[in-house]
Amino acid sequence: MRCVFNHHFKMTVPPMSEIRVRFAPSPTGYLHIGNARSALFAWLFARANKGTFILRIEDTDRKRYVQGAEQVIYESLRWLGLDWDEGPEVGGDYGPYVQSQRTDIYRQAAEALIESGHAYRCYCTPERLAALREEQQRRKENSQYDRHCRHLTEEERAVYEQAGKPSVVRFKTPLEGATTFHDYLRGDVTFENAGLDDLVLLKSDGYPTYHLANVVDDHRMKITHVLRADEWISSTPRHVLLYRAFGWEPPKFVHLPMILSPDGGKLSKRRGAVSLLEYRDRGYLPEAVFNFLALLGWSPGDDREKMSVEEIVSVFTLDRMSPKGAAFDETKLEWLNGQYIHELSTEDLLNRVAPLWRDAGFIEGDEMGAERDRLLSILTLLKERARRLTDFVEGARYFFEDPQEYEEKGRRKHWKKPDVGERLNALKDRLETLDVFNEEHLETALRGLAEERGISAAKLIHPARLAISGRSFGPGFFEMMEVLGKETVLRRLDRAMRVLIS
RNA sequence: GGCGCAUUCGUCUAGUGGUUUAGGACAUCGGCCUCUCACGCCGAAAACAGGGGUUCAAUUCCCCUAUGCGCUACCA
Repeated sequence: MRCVFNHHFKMTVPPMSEIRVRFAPSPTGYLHIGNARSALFAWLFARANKGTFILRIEDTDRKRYVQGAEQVIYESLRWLGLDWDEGPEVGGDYGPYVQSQRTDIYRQAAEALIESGHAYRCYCTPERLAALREEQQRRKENSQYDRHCRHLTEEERAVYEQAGKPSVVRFKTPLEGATTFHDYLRGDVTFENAGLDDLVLLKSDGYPTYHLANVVDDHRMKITHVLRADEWISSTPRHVLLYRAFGWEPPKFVHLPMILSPDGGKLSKRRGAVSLLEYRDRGYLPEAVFNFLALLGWSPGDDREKMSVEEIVSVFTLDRMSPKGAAFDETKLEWLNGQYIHELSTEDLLNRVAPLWRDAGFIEGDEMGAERDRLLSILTLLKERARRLTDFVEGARYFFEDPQEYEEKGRRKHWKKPDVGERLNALKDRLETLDVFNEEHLETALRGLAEERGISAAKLIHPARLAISGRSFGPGFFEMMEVLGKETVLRRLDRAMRVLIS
């Protein structure tokens, strides 16, 4: 479609924006909520600026690689609604977009740096490095590589090479001076070069480290803005140094604040950090999660809380991002999710709840016709008190099954008076006479009965609700009975009375 | 330990050198509605980390301290 458009209006089409941003996760497991939020902001920045959003898989750590993790990443992003313009499964002009398929590129880049005198081979064994670190820590010195191999003579180097000693490629970090970079949210950040290590660029297994791969790829993929979590701030001066060594212009850096656990600490598996898809499984809607995540660190500048994706895209700017880490408060997400559920059409809601009801054994196959109408009625009754899709499972159980037990609290409160059985029986007799079993007639009948007996309607409603649903709370009593139907209501009243006697 | 980043109600945040008795939302508490539970509505309580400066004036600018977080790997 874009081609057709360009063909006919070639001269009037505004030039494509230069903005290119990427999300570059590692396939080391599920996509957790913090990464998802970084992806979301990168995506928002791209979409808000008519730029290009690129997905790149950074699978250069073979030890931590988890089989199938890429698929989980794709599924997670798609669930949240973050589509990518270039990357795995969609292609693009700067591929491949999986780093393990680009090892030649990194190797050549590392070689070039050695050639130009910006990097060197290091033959130190992991054991030597570990011992060095230990010694430095014992002496309370800063642990840093001692640059042993940086000073090797040609002869020593030749000996190692001839012996086939494994090596890594290290960057020759300048020994003096300082490196400053501009962070979009924090301004200039400066690091003393002396505090930086001679970082490893190429590992002995031939794979690049993040530092090399990320710089090389961001340059080759023409990334204009690097949006990533602020845990990368201290690595950024090294990256800037690398760009300079290559003679490349660095991109703009935007370090996004991180998500904290509710108690303020780092989000970890133990403290509420769960995968994005787990939120899906716990009954959250993608639009609610999107909205919530966007408001964690960004605000529209006014009092809006519930905002659609389109709305957010239309007003999103980096300037309104906060540099401060934010605690993930699920209570508010739950509230927001409830807002979305309440506004969903019942039809839409049914499509989302049906799979859960199928799993629970409430329904089978695709429910159509009259049965579908009944399901929609049930949802109408439950909708406004639901906050998560999963609330529709236990909350709806008694619409599909007769209650097997009666809530203890309700029994104590509504069933303890000696005349309860008699009241229920009178109600049952009255309801039996109804030809039209709808909300209006039910209410008239019950209130009429209450008046005749000189008791409040509540004296009938509460015990009967417990008898019919097994619960002391729920939707309006009369509408609930209408949806349940005469036969079911009478049967359940009977059963409850038998339980009362025993 | 070193280096770096951050710091407004419990939480997410708005805000400006004087217009602020610092605004909104969630949560909390109280009330209304009501057949219960929710929803909704009304109301309450709740914050500029501390100390120095700069200034006629600082929550807003600077410095220090404290606290939190991050990095300090042949992990990303």
